[in-house]
Amino acid sequence: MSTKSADRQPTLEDVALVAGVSRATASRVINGSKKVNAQMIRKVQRAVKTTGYVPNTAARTLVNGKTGSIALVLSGSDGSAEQVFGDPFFGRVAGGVVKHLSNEGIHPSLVLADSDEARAKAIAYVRRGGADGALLVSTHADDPLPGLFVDERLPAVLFARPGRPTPISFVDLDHDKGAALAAERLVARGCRNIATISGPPAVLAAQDREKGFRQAMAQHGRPYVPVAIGNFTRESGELAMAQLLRDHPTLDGVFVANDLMAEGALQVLRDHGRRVPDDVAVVGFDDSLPARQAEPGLTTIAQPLEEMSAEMARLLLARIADPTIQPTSVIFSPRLVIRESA
Amino acid sequence: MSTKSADRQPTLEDVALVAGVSRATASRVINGSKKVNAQMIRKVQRAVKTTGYVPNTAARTLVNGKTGSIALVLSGSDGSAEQVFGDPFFGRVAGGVVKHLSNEGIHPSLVLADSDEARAKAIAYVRRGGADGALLVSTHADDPLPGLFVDERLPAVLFARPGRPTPISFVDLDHDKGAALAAERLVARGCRNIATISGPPAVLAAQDREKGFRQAMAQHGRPYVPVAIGNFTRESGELAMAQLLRDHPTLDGVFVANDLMAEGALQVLRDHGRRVPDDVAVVGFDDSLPARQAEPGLTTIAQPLEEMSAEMARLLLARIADPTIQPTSVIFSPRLVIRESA
DNA sequence: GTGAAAGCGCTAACAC
DNA sequence: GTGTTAGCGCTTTCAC
Repeated sequence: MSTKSADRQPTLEDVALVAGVSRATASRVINGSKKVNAQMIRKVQRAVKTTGYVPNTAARTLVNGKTGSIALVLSGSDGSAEQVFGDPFFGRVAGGVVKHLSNEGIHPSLVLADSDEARAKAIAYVRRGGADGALLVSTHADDPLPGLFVDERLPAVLFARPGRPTPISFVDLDHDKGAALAAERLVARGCRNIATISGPPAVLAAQDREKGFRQAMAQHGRPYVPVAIGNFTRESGELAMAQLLRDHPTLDGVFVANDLMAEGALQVLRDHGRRVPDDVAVVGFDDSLPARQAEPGLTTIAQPLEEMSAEMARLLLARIADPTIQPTSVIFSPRLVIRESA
Repeated sequence: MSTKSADRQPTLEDVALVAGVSRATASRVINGSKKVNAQMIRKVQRAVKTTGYVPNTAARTLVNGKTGSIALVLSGSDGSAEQVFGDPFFGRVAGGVVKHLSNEGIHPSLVLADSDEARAKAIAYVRRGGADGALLVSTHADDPLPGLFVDERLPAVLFARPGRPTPISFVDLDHDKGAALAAERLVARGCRNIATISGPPAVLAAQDREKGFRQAMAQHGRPYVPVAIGNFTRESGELAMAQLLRDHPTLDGVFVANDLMAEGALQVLRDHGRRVPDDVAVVGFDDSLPARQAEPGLTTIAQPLEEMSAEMARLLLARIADPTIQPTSVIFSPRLVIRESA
């Protein structure tokens, strides 16, 4: 199919030779400089085609100091690396990022930072020119990674606000509002005894959702909201639901802080013979793919994860292009998705 | 925290200066050359520490022609890029690859190749030095990408055997054996009327599973196996199961070519009042995470995806290190995982 | 064992 | 407009 003469990749020198111009002119044409004679442009373009020339990234990077690539850093607390992609939340975020950057011709490199050592290596990776900057997806409030990037003055943008006040850009969801949406739905349904299954306290989003839910409930004259704590896994949702059912048998509505736990809750309710939503109404959070197919369909709070991911990428690209711009944050609004469960 | 003097990254020159040696010696120490005086080693190491030196990847790449990074190319047929990570199969493969390579200090870049244009760009990406080689995860038998990589003499390894005979390394599962395992289970349970829900004909794995299932059934004296065709999504599994139930009401056992479809099948069976496994036994394929939590627990054929991914990475690394080695294939064995559904 | 110097392929002044 | 040239930071002969 392809008929390369030499075995090495053609260089700019080869192109210039074939086109009968200087390397500089060839370079100008290839980089779309305005100030080139139309005829030479054609000559060079033809030469590029015949030689099959592709500019060498390393050489470019070396001279202009930009790699043109970015890192997608997944910073988990434990070593649960494999499951990251199994998690529908990470899956959607990663997918959104990859999709958006593909359009820009950028292929993010995946970096797992699930230990102090891995975090140090992630920093070194960017420093040595592995990427111009990083997209940080970490949920733990005490994750030291954002601080490390700021300390090193490396461009980075977070998904979810940082645990400590840190001069860094981020995108986030208005979790309070999402929780309020859930509260209103449950109250409007006529639920009298409403509880919540919360996420791990170390995760800011979980804190926000629980706090927001309590506030909204208080505004509806319900100052007391029983809570069971899970860790965002399906199993923990089962456990929490079982506990709630034991401690509060008259329960008739529950807000679960993510869909995975909600699935577990749904199953426990079914096992205990409670009909959903007639006996107990359930509202989840995320609008994850599996949740859409749950039985019964899960009423939930949707986050525009793909949009958020795209915006995160945009913020980083802007920061890389102009290192002087100030940190900004973009907060997205959640949306109530009504299905059968509430 | 960090107290960098200049704002630019320290270079080898800086290290050499601080250590009081030449660049060459500093380079030798940093690259672990044997032939260096122990004392200079110490001096250089100290200088590295005080300067906070990190070798520049682009410069290294430029001189030795290796980027030290690899591409993970996901080659879908349609433009369904975002869902890639939502799919538990891709999720596990991607996770396995990332996990394995992280240990080697390599962070794969994710490349979506879901159109002819995207495929051409993927090739160009590797050619320009974006990566030393590619891990190709594509399931469609007619995917042109493997051929393109071979034509360009770019190192690549496939997940799943190529559709056309192609001189390229790959890892794969013994799908025949997996299907036979399923057949035996169903027969051993005493099922009399056994059907199968197959995957898309364009996917080799789907072909293999159906063919293998028929063969195994024939060996058990069951030459006739009704089939309904799905496309590996949950919805298509529902449709296929409904059709099977309509056309073969006496059905009492079904082999479903992947877990996602099996989930859909399970739900349709429940909706139709068929008890699983008493009325209809179901065997899936994949042992995906969601399937493990299905209700009832899904009996399925497990693939060691993480091991397969790791082996795929190993093969590529070996090929990059020595371009002369011949293509090899590594076939993994599936395993029957018994839960409640069969 | 150690240093000097030549490039790897490219871009960007700088002259013309 | 176009060509010449000096590096970008590193590894690696090649002398010493």
